[in-house]
Amino acid sequence: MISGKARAEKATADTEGGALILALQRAAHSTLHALGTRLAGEDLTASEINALALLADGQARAVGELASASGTKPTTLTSLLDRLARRGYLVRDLDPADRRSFLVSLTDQGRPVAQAARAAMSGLEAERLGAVSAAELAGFRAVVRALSEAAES
Amino acid sequence: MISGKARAEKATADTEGGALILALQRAAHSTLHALGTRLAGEDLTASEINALALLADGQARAVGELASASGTKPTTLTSLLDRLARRGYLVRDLDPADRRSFLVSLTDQGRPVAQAARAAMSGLEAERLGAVSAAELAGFRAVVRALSEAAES
DNA sequence: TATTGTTATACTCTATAACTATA
DNA sequence: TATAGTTATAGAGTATAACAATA
Repeated sequence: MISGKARAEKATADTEGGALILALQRAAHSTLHALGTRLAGEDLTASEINALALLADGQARAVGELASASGTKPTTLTSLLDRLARRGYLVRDLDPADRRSFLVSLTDQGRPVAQAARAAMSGLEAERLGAVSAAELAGFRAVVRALSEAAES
Repeated sequence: MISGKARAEKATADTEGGALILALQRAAHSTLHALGTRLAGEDLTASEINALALLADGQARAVGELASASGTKPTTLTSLLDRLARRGYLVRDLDPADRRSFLVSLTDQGRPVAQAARAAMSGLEAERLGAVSAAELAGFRAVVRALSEAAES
């Protein structure tokens, strides 16, 4: 015999299949928009904020690494990196270990901007997630990790 | 005295502030890409899939409702809705209750496509979240809800 | 006056295909 | 041959401002 609770959960799953992904998209849009607002003075697009925040730890990364870390393709990053390089925020150096590859790293000028981007993310998390428990955060990380599985193909 | 565990957690928080939002963006990109692959036969963009999946429940929605549900602006939806309307997937009818407003609804032709989009989301969730517990899913929902808070202005 | 949605405009994002240089 | 990244190209996403119609 199925309990009332189990039935309710099943009905929810049937009716709201796909709702998790829709909610994910909504949250992604909302956070991107809020970050743009917080960093309005820096004149950065959402993708630029994302790229800079990834580089904010000071570690140099190949274009391809940045692409997979941000969920885009190298071709997408070319013009974005051009723009940030033109503004003096980062440089591309040939990787001595593989001279087909460019290592992207922040300049002294770009470092504070990248850290501001990262700080805006931290701040937004702190502001919006104050009432969320550690267990819920752990669940979020588990789901996000599972959803980010390498695409089939 | 601070335990080793507490220190490790604090160090993680300091170093990885912003990591939740970066992970969110990565997951959003990954799921969007996977949905595009699953629906390759339908020739739909990510935003079109998102809009159709929202409409898949058969309920008509105003353009503004669709915009806020998908995290965009009405101006963004105009050309997208034009495209889907031209393909015969949806129609815009004047809202009799407020004649400034258009109600968007699926056509008989669009309904199966929208349901395919929604089914692709459900299928992707089922495939990638099989090993995730109900408690983790609940945590994910809580965090996503908190991150989607209405932007400040 | 305020609001809904479109139009006009201008950039950015995104991917595919072709190309260069290197492995 | 295969891979890293760029260039060229084309279409889609995004927002702001101006506008029409309605509230």
